[in-house]
Amino acid sequence: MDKVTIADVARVARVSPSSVSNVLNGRSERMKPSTLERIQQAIDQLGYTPNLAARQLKTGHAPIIGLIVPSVANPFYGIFARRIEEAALANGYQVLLGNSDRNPDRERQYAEELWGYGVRGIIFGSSLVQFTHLESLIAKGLHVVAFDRPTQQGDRVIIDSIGVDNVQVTRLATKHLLALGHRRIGFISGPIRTVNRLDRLEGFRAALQEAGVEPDPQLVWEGVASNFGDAAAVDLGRQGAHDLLSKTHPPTAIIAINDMYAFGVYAGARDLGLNVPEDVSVVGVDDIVLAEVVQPPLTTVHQPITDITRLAVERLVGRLQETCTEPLGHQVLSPKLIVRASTARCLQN
Amino acid sequence: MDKVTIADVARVARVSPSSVSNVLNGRSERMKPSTLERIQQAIDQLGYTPNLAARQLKTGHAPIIGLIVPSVANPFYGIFARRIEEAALANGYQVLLGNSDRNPDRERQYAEELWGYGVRGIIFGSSLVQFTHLESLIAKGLHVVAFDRPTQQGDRVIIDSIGVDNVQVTRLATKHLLALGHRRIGFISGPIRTVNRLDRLEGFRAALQEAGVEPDPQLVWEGVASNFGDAAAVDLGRQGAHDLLSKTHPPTAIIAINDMYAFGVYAGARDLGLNVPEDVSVVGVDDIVLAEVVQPPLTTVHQPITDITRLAVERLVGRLQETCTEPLGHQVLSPKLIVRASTARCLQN
DNA sequence: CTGTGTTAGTATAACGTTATACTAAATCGT
DNA sequence: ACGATTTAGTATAACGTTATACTAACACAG
Repeated sequence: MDKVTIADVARVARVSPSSVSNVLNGRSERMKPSTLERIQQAIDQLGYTPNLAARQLKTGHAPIIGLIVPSVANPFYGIFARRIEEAALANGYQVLLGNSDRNPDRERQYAEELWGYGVRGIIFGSSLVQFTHLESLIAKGLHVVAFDRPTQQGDRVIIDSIGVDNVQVTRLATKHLLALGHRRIGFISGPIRTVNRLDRLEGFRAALQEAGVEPDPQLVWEGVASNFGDAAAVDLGRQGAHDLLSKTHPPTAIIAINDMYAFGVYAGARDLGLNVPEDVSVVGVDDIVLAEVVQPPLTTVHQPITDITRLAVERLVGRLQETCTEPLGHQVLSPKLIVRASTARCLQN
Repeated sequence: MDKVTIADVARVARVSPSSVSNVLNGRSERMKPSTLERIQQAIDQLGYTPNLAARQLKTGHAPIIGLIVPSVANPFYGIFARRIEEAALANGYQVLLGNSDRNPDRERQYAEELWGYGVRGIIFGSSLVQFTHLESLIAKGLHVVAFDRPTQQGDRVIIDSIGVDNVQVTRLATKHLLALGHRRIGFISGPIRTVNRLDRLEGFRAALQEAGVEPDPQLVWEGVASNFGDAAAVDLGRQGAHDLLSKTHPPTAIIAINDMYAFGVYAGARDLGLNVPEDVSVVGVDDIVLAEVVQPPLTTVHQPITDITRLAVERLVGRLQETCTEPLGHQVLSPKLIVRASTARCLQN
């Protein structure tokens, strides 16, 4: 009742294991239809499923893409993972998922584990500034596609990457707020250790300076979290809002590093008896499904997640099958500001 | 630059592959410390990582737990998956995740694929009423732990299961609304094809009848979805709210099958110019992180997700390692009503 | 100096699959 | 009727690991 092997199938179908293997791998053109049918029947009758470990050992690779995200408990990465899986399936690959909490050690550990399973391609859902922890694996032949990680100064290895222009993301958000008359704008984020967060902070500052507003370092709030990407996002946003909005000169608008933080800012403002957007405008980033549903509907910067995930998988599969000849590098997409009801004209001047 | 095998390590350390294997598997008691050290050094020097496929082929099993959920894009399953992974890691297992959209064919397909990888235990995050599609795999020796699936009438196979008492879940919600004076209570759900949804509907009806209120079938709204568990949840909740609340005799309160649906109900009510809870009370199920953060904070029935996932993994690991001697069956936990601000006394009598 | 025991390993045979190179039988052109 | 070609498969040797059973070398008691 335990394991049915290719040899069992061969015996029942009265052929050699080779023939069964040929059928399994679609090399059945030069085979009598009757034989093919016998083999098919034997497979069904015995309920045979190939041992993938053996197959993989023999062929040297697994039709699996690794996916490492900070935490699938964050709805953004939930939908991200879902779309990656869809695209992978469409290309004949399965997805093996790991949560890293943005911890380089866990990333490396996972990557090595995946490598051991014959996985030769990994997609990273969040990209630390440093990736020296992956260099040795890349040198061995691991293919990597990162989300949001254009080449950085000092990189010794170049990798494929896809994402929106994150400087542009916050530039859009900031300009929108400036146009509404806001001058004191807060910026709330978790630990700024990833390239996209760095870029978003930069875009925020750049847009202010271009408008002749000197950025106030007091208004940039960087949370410290032990467990990133999780429920923590909402809590951090809330905490940041408490801190920023109870200052003597509080900001009149807040840009949150992503929508979950923005929801936290909503809660934090409410805790202080402030209304969004009358007392404080809020902008998020990502445009997750709930952004449109919360009250007030959230003004946010949309990421074309379906395009990003599709391109990421296609690029990775192209590398794995050596059909992609593009040089390694970053593909950039455009973010889009979605104005809803969480931002309003600044009244307190 | 490609593959380093155990033989390479053995050569460098001037021992046999067997000895290296012994070290890898912790059987190094009877080995000279100097030899052990040589082997360790060779491993580090060559950057050797064992080929898990080969190991698995040899040992016959993989230290992997399969996890099949409807869709990790649903925040509830996101956090569910995260907690399962944590518990699995603590027990020395990795998690391989698949999204099934509650489609039996995809469930079976995934389960077979996992079986092929040597996975001998799978956790199901959602449990269809029928599970004949898994019987043959269970007969082969697959261990299954289901979330929310006590044995049903007509089951030919008994499986392990863990979850809250779902009849109780909606009973709590309904009693709460009845106590607030509501008599016309709506029930909004997606396709009722899982045991927990069936149970929740039953609890709802039972509580009404116990209170002497005849359930009105018109107030039970069952959505049809092509892509479950996804963004669809919010949309369905919204659509259900539109339908129910624009009736000539609309309900004064609505129970949503889960929190995402409840958020959709918020949006649907707002679309019609109605306020929660003044015009309509709303209760959800799950108590996801956002339930506390949305406006108004959602009254919902809490599921002890961390306990559930921990118990599920422990039970599965117990089966896999044959250390668990409990008979197969259902472990039941208690749901808890969390009253927040989305429910209020019924004014329209 | 024999026999027993211990130490520190090693040889061997799988695990289930697949790609390559082979072959036996049938068909075909002339 | 003969060699050449095609058809329909098959034998074989890995892939990298591990568990079992083995052994060589040495120590030591009597």
